[in-house]
Amino acid sequence: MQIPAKYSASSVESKWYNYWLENNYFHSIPDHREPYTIVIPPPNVTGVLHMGHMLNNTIQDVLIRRARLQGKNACWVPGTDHASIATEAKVVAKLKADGIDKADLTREEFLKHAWAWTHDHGGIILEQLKKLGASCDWDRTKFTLDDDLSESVTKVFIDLYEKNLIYRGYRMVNWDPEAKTTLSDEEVIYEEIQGKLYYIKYQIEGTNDALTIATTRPETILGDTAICINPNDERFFHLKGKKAIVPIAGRVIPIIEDDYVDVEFGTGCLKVTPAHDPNDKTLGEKHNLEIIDIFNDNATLNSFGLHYNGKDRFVVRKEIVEELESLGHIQKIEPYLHKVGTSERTNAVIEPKISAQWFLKMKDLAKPALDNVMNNNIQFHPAKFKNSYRYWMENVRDWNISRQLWWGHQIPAYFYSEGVEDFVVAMSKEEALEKARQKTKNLELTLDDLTQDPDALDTWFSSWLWPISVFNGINEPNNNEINYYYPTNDLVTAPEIMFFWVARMIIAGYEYRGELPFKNVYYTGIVRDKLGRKMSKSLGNSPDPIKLMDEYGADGVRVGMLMCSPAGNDLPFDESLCGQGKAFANKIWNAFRLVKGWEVDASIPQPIASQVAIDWFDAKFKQTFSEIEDHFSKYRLNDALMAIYKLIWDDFCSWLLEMIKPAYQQPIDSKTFKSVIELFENNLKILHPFMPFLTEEIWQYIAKRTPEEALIIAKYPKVETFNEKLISDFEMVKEVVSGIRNIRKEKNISFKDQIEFSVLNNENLASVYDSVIMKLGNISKLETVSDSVDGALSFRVNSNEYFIPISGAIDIEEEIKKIMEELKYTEGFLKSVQSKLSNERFVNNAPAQVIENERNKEADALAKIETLKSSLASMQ
RNA sequence: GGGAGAUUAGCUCAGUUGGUUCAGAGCACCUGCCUUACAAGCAGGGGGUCACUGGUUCGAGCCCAGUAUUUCCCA
Repeated sequence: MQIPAKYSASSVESKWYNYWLENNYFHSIPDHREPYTIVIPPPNVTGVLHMGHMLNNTIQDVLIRRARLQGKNACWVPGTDHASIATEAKVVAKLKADGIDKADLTREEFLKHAWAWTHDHGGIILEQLKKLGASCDWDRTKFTLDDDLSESVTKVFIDLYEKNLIYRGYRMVNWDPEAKTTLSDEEVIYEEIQGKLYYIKYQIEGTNDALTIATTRPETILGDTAICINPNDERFFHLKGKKAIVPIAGRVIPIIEDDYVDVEFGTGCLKVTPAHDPNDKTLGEKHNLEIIDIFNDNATLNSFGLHYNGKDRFVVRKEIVEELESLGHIQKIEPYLHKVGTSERTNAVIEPKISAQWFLKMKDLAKPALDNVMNNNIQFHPAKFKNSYRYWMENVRDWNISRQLWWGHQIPAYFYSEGVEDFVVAMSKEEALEKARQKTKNLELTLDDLTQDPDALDTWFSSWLWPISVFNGINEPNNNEINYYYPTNDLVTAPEIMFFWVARMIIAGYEYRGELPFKNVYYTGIVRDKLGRKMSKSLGNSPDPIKLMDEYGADGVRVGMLMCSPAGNDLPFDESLCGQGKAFANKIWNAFRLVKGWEVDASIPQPIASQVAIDWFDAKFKQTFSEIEDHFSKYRLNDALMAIYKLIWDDFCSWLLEMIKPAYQQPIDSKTFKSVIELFENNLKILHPFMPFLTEEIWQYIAKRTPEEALIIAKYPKVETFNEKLISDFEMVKEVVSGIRNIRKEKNISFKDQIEFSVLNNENLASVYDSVIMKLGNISKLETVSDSVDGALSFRVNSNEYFIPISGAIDIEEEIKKIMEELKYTEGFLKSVQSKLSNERFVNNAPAQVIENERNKEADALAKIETLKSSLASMQ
């Protein structure tokens, strides 16, 4: 078999992905094995892959591939989300570009366009994930608007309504006047804006006096229904029980008292506009104030705006100030820095608006979700996120689940009349008619009398069911799949959506399964550019993931992303990281070419050096593997990867292969060859989750494999005990070899020239290592001596001393200086150890193990000093 | 304004209940090598007052208090 000299990721990757698909390795069906389940955080159906997805899905793929290798029944459910606001906004924009106004379309016509858009752009992102190597069970791909998932959403809505947990309420909502929809608090971004504080005088009824209020929004005075003062504010005792006149409108409004008013702020008099400010609304409810809504849905003023009717709020702000000024109502205007809420989607300034909305009562639902995170039944990685989770859950507010949108699940509430409560909630219009007839006792009602609420549900109201609904666990709560796969194991997502999604999935899990939805939540970091900015399409600072994979290979990009991505920490992305991944792939490829190129000769015996090397690497592998498993248990994927990286690059390539490498064009013995292949295969197994393509490629090159023998379903190693003495001895061997290399370098002795070597073996290092030292040091003769060798260069490892005789003069002064330095350092070290040991309080207080260690250090230092002193003596 | 983090080498980060030679890793950098698997490489090397100030302790990168800088979340 010919092995290409260069590793070509692109052809290899598509080849093996297809092979895996053909052999159905990703597909899971319930069986006797332990399940291991991940549901994908569903990306926006019309979205395209960005770096955040790359990171997130690489992590999920690592976890699922490892579970598969461990022999678990691994199931990774993929799918997409309809993303109601984002998708509807895109469709509206597209229609606009085509000269169509959404307002001119019926709901049905609009939805036709939306579905067309979805079919054109939908699922691209899932295809892109395949390039990354994502081993999802594609047969299970779900979409939040699929029939069964939609049915689940409706059922849950009805169920919660019947449990009295969903109610219709009036609430101050964040109104986006551009998108003409409500936004959740989380979708509002507060920006600091340089505004103005207007001081406006209101005449006090029946007097010639005036009071002054301060406001940032003078246009809203037309909606004022009270003035509020602090009852303890002596300045305004004279206002108690009086009334004020709203400028321009001329309406008479009460002056109320409430200690909510901050005496320090503004003038101490507060204008109250219950329809347009959340705090004012609370005051209004408390004091039973009238509510005057002065705005239309697009934030122009309505008839309550009098002669400003039809004008935009910002235009009115300017004009009304002029009018007030001309009427002498303006006392002063000051610059004022304050925060203004803007829409995450449209950037429009949010207008607080009283609006009829659907709400879900959260307080009781949240309880088990809070408790089971705090007690670690559900583990957060990293755990620091528990703090903000707790804060949010303890102060949870009712969830506004309606959106003034068409794209999504239409609210299954049917109105039979105009009244606020004149509705029923049902699975279908027919069922609604039944219920409406029962409720109204009016048998004359017909389907035509029913109107379904036009609003759609918040997208999160479907995705909060995701871990259940993908297994049809709402519609058929006892089906085999939900019983087998649920609870899922790990959820990998961004901390940004901890409240939007994670918390709500946990709530739904306990409400509908009586159980947690997943056992672990791994919070990834945010992928940022070199300047620390979040990567985003609008900034254009994100590399194209597909191009990255073309350039570095999917394996290279996966490694690049994971190398420096500890859980919960942001990832300052740098393309060079992918280069490191690609270099690693090439390194392994070349190691394989070396091994595969050896000619095997069954007749030659195994050299001692090879046997020692194999035994050592075997121990080293087991040691590293147990460290890797520990990293995995803590979800420290970057540490696990780094451990594998060093194991393969340093231990396997730089040490093991150099030790067993036969002389040029010489064959290798069969025993060593067989062992090194086995060790190579073990490396591939533990690397496979990180670099699936390269490892499968080499695995299949090593031997002809049947589909049952593919690496993707190979048997993962198990943690075993290992020979620690062998590893620690070998550390000394490495130091000896390094010592030889150093002397060669210092003295310009070419590696090609063989040298002689002597050792004063105070440490009694076993002689089996001699052959290794001889091979790696290119030593012609290794001699054990009982005294220092004269006329030789020397170096020390622990209390052993090594000598290299060289022709020509040795600079004795130089050698003495070197030894003196080592002696000085070691004596200083000894002194610090001894001062600890002579400190009674240390000896009395420190644990036995620590004292034992200090005594060992003392003994080692004393032995080394002994060696150094005798060397000095022999030189002088 | 409230809350939670973070601050260790040029960069990105480890550093486990305070105790080994604990001040580390990878990358970057410097030096020497085109050694027949790999220059995407090999061998070697330099580099940090652990943000600052105090405290607790036999012992502090780690614990406590304050200060500075900074990130995120919430209002």
